[in-house]
Amino acid sequence: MCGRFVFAFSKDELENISGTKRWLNAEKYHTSYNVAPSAYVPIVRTFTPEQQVKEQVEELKVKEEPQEQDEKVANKPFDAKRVLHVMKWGLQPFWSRSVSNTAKTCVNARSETLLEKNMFRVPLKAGGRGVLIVNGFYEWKKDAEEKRKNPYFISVENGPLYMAVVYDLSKEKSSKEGQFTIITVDASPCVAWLHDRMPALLEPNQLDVWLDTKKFSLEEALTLLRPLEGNLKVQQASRRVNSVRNDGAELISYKRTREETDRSTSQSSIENFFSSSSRNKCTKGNDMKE
DNA sequence: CCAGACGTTGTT
DNA sequence: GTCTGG
DNA sequence: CCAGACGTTGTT
DNA sequence: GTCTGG
Repeated sequence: MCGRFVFAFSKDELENISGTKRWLNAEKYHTSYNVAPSAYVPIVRTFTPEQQVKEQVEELKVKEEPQEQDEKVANKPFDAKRVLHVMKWGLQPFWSRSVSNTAKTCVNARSETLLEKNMFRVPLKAGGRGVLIVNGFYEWKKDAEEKRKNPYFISVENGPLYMAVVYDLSKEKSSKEGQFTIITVDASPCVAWLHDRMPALLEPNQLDVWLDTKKFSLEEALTLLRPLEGNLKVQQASRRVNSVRNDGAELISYKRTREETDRSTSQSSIENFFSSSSRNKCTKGNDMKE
């Protein structure tokens, strides 16, 4: 599953990765090494013609920017119709806006049931396919005594992770705020020992199919939602991640205590697991010492 | 027809 | 809004 | 996802 | 136990 992640890209970095310099709701942009549900983060999405009408005011703002933008965007593999739209993590049912909420907001959506569930199918049919670009995400596993929840940070060695999301703008009407939920799939072998589910991660060359809702059908796009086949790096993270009040780059790495460092001459059960079952497919993060 | 639910995760 | 159950 | 709160009355 | 807030 995915209930916490790291988003630490500067606006420049994100613009380079996503291939657009167009923003919506940019004033809510912020970075965090401990992003929790209900936080605002940028989602890459495509303008649909209807949305363009709605968002004309924003369009004008964009055009005031230097022209070199158009040139740069044109050089990217994808078109200039993308936008970095800062939205709230957590999808409220589109039918109950400020009514007595029986249905709760959802931070995850199972890929297998996207079409069965109204809550996700309706926004998807409206073209609500987006991508969340992150540095990595966290998963928790209870320790042997089932007492503590230990966090792990999952990432790839070079480059960001691209999570497939469903977004919904129906609540916003004239406003520019949206909401999104992260799609989940079965866990890749690399992380299956941690959790049975994880976010649906896209390869860079799949982004265009997922994002271009005009060119590529929903049916076609859904075939992309499979466990990632590439290498994922898993490293133990600081338990300070558990509290959403904590933030900082140091959260993604675990610092051993002196006793643990001394004891580490004998392999831990996790290291045993890595050396036996998942061997060459996974990357083990180096634990940092004090 | 109307009434009522509508989600995922993890844990038991 | 839309589907399910009765 | 985890952490932390979880209530009403009456008084200031 | 369950809901809310972050």
